[in-house]
Amino acid sequence: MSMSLAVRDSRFTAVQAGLAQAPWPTDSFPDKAGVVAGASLHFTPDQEVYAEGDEATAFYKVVSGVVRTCKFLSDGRRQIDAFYGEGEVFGFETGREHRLSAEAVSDCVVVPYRRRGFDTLAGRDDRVAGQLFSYVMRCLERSQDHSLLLGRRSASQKLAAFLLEMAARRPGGAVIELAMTRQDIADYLGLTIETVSRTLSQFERDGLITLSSARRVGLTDLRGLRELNA
Amino acid sequence: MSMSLAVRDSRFTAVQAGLAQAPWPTDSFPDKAGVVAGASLHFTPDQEVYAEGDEATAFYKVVSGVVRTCKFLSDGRRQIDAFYGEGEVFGFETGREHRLSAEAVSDCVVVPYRRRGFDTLAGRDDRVAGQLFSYVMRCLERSQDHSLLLGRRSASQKLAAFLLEMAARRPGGAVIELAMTRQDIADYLGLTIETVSRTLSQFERDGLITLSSARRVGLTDLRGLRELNA
DNA sequence: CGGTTTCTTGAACGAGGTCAAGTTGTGTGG
DNA sequence: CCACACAACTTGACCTCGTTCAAGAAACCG
Repeated sequence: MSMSLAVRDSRFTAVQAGLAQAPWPTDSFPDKAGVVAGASLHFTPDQEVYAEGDEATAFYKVVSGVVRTCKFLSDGRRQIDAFYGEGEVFGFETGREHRLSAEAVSDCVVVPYRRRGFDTLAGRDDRVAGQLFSYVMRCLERSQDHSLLLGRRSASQKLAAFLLEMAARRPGGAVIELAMTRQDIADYLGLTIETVSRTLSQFERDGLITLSSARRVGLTDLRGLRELNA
Repeated sequence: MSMSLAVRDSRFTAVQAGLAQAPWPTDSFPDKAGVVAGASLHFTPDQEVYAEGDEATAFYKVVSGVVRTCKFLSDGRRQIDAFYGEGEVFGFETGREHRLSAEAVSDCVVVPYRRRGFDTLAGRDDRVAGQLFSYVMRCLERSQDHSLLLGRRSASQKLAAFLLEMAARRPGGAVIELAMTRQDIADYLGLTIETVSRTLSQFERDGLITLSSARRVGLTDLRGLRELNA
């Protein structure tokens, strides 16, 4: 027990640092009730955290950088389900296997939490159950919003929503630094890389944004971007 | 630490009971452990169970019939998030309000389970936490699948997936009775009613399905339908 | 530097949307 | 039982938005 306390404490410090501006609770999971934190892991861009079909032995919290979860279609195309930034948690499964792949978008550090079954976990500690529940609900809300976005919106509506989503997560003001490529954005929004590029260029011509470089986007007219999705 | 956060976030773990048999038990929630089952409610087609923005005082289990959850866009169009059939649970929220509307597709009966305040952790049934968790995870998985479907698939792939999804839920064999209109299907798949109709007609011409009436679909060639999504 | 990857832009094409007309099905009242 | 009205569905013709194909510009890096 003293062993696990030591592990927990060192990990807590590491995680805490990366959680300073997370939009949700910043405490980590206690080292009990079916969750055991492993050492933090580092991944380089495009490196795989786990693949679709891998045994789901853990879920993960992002300490720094950005991770994407995605699925590959038989024709080689890719659909990105979600991006996870600092402080966010991904990789929950009820089944034995991961249903999606997870890959690093940028250089990033994640902490794995080995599971011993959610039933054990939920039954043993209120705080863990509540935390985990809240993370899953967050995922659910985002997934539902994503479905709505993909269903009935034009390319420019999708891109406006994407930019506003990214801006909301990094409350750094009106300039956002995109961690992902145009291809990532396209695969997230169900568009092609060309349409993403063209639409962003059009936004700049319309005075909605400023592209100081391909990845650095200034949101010049937040109101205008919001109005696109009415 | 953040006990209060955990308590706040675990409202729903406190608000459930008696879902003994995963994944979709048909027994009702016992009236204990923070859940109060109301009298079952009847709704006629297109009637509203709750609207987007309504206070989320309860979640619901479908006893019979089919319910849809959806969102309306400013231009009057509609995106359907999910269909819920017998034994399925919908309407969880972590926030104060419902983020989507819920409406009856067919004549249906649902049972509401009222949420209590934040102070009901006492008297909680541990065994039950995993059950609610499993319902929410089920919603999450379906929402993720829905996103993948909407993102990068053609009209015929969407419709093939839709038919197979409906068939999987009503294990009645190779003939399914659709509860929903073409408009519902279109709004679920992000297509127009005309494209849905045209595509189904084409499926019939190709010998994939048999349309004995508009709502009654025989899945003649399951293999062929599956191959559409490779 | 030169090679590679990422991003942008243009031109032509096509899947699905839009508009419009016609058909089927269903409930109602005579 | 039929006639009518109305909603749901189907089908056709045309058009648009986003894709595809192709080429070039810009950023990145050994």
